[in-house]
Amino acid sequence: MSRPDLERLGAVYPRYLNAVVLHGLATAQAVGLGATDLYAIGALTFEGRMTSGELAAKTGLTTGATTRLIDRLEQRGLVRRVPDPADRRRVLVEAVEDEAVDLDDTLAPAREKLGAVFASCSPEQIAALTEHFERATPAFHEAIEAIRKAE
Amino acid sequence: MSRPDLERLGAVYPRYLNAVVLHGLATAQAVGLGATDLYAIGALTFEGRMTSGELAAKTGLTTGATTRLIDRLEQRGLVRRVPDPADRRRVLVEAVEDEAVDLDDTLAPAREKLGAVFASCSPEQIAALTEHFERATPAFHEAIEAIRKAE
DNA sequence: GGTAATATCTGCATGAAAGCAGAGAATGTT
DNA sequence: AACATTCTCTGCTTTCATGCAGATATTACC
Repeated sequence: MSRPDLERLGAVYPRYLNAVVLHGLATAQAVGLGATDLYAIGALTFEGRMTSGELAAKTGLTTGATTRLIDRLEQRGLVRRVPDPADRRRVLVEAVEDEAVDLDDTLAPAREKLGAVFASCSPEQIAALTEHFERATPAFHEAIEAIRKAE
Repeated sequence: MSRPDLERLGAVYPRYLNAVVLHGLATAQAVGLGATDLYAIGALTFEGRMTSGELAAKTGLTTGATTRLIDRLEQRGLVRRVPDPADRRRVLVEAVEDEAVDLDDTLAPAREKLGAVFASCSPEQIAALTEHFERATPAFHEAIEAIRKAE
C-alpha cells in the first residue's frame, strides 16, 4: 500500500471518529439521557438481556452506580427489570422495544444522511465497509478494556 | 446491491457506532476529562484555532459554559488563549501541541488494534474506507445540526 | 460622539452522575 | 447447619458540568 494513501487515511480517520462521538453526545443530550445511559440502551438492545453486574462491567461503572442507571432507564420505560429465575440474587435487565420512539426520531437525521452515503456505494465497497465494521468493533472493545486496565 | 448485503450492514453498523462512542467515553474518563472537553480538544487540534464563540457553537454549550470549558483545558495546559488582534472582544483558543501526552498514551491501544485492521486491507479497500470516512464525517455533522435544531 | 450590538467572563445556583461503604437477600461450600 | 461469598440495592457525600443572568470590554452604526 502506498504511503500517500495511508497518510490520507490518517488525516481523515481521527476527524471521522470525533464526529461519531460528538454525534453520540448530541443524541444523548437531545433525548435527555447521559452518554453512558445511551450506551447502555444500545448494549441491551444489541446484545439482549444481561445482569446488572454485566452491565456494570460493560459501562465501567460500579454496581451501585449501575443500579441508579437502571433506575433512570426504567423510570423512562426504556428498560425492564426481570428477576433471574436461576439465581434470585441477580436482576436481568432488558430493553423495552417500542419505547425508544424519541430516540428513533433523534437518530433519523443520521440514518438518512448516512443512508445516502451508503446508497451510492458499489456492492464491493459495501462489502469492504461491512467487513471493516465487523473487525473494528471488537478492536474498539479490546482497546476499551486495555484503557481501563491501564488506569 | 443485494438485500442480504444491506441487512448485514444494518446489523453490524449500529454496534460499531456504539463501540466507537463507548471508546470515546472511556478515553475521556481515563484522562480525567469530560466527554465534551475531549471533543473540544479534538476540534481544536483538527480545525486549528477558533474563537470561544465558535467552540460554543460546535459543542452546543452556552458561551458561559464554554468559558469554563476553556478554563479547565487551559489549566491542564492542553489549550491556550490568544487575544484576537483583529477584534479584541474575541478570544482565540488553540490546542497546545506536545501537551497531550497522556491522551496519546490512552489512544495507543486503539491505534494499535485498528492499525492492525487497516494493515490487512488491500489498497482498494483502504481507498473505499477512506472515501467513506470522508463522506460520513460531514454527514454526521449535518445530523448533529439537525438534532440540535429539532430540540 | 452616543447608542446599540456583540463577545467573553463572572457569580450564583442547580441538577445530575458517580463513588463508597454497608445492608439485605440468595447461593455455595464444608 | 453454619459460614463465607456473591449480587444488587440504599444512604450519604462529593464532584463537576452546565445554565442563567448580569457585568465588562470592545466594536459597529447612525
